[in-house]
Amino acid sequence: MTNPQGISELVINRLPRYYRFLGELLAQGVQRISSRELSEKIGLTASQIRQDLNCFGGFGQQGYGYHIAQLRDEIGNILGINKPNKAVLIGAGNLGRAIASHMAFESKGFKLIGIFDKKEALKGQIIKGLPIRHIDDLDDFCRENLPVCAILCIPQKDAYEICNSLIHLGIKGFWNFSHYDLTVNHPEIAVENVHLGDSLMKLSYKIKNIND
Amino acid sequence: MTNPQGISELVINRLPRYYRFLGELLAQGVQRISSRELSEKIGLTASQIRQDLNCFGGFGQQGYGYHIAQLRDEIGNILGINKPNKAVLIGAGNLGRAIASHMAFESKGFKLIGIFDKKEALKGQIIKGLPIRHIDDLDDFCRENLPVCAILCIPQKDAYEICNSLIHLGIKGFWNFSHYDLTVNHPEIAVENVHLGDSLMKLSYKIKNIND
DNA sequence: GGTAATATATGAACAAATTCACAAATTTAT
DNA sequence: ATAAATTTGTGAATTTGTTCATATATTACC
Repeated sequence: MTNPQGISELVINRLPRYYRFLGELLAQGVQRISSRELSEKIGLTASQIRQDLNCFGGFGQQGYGYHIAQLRDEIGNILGINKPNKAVLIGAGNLGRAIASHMAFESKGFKLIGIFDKKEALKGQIIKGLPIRHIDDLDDFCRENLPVCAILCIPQKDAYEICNSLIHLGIKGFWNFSHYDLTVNHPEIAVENVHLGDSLMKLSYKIKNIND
Repeated sequence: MTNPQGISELVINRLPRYYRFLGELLAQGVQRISSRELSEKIGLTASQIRQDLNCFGGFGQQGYGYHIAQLRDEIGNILGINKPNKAVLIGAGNLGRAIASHMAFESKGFKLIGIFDKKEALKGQIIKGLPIRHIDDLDDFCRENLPVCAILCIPQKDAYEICNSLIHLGIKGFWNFSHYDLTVNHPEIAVENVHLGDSLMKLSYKIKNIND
């Protein structure tokens, strides 16, 4: 059962965490786990874990708990990370290059197929086996290779325009590291804004209010 | 009034977003804004914006709205990004180097004062004016310079140990890019887990369920 | 094979977050 | 100066999310 209809975003946020912890357990050779045990490891209540998983179907078994490998597979299916989405990365600056080389795209439902930048000087440089291409080649490349996802590591000022052309080229999902808030303008497209700056400011708040 | 006591995390999450949008408006020369206007730009309800801000005090004026520069300052104070926290970055791999060079730490309440890695080969390389130091020099450096924040761009397997030593060296806040879940183990320390992999999996889910 | 222990699934109770609605204050227009 | 139009701040209503409690199923053990 993998039929999500009106699942709360808060539940979705927790799914990758479950997936990660189950992967670790599996790597340790653990085969089964109860919601109570998992709750201790993961720092949530057992009740919430059961409630979350039940949004998608009854994956557990009374008296036994959850079969880890199977549950992890189910969550992987729900997240849709089994068949990879073809992705292009736009902006091969510091951050773009780091994302390209650092991320394990394959294990998270994506396959990076092209890297683009507007700087002529970067053209041809190889990252993770892919040559940096000039941004002018993006249109042709997309028409030929049909990526569904774009990773935006570009300045805010360029984001709106590039995002628009990408939508016309059939891009359905954006992983957005630019400081531009895509969600606001294109609700019909899947967007995941990262906003590292916001995260850093939240840390500042937490440090400041450490004794509350 | 900047006295946060039992403020919900959801409110805190929105503060940087307010701060960002107010900064943009200010840059455009706008001086005042109503919660209704802001709500349209930012994609939240006006009511929620008023409710959020009122957690910290009445910054608006009936009939007028909010004075942008003043409100932004107030939020900056609440977030504590005015006096910078000294920070060290651990792990000068692809991601660490990108974070060091890419992030505008100063405008977000931090000052990067040291970069460390365990690889001898990287030692001495300059990033953003700072030399990469060997991880063995971390103890001395901390005792001398008293950083309060550490940015972890290291593999999961090293995170637990380094995190522990850093806590003993007086580190109060962690900006964690490793795949290790710090929150689970040290609730008394301020932690902001980034988990880019989780974000990518969420995007996968959103792409898969684009028509719901 | 039967009994005790375990653990899920699920509906109900509770808690938290968001939205609504309006009085009070201020601005703007005349 | 007065009236009309804005717009906040705030308590109440509503919605959403989390936790509790238990019937039901399964396993483990004697």
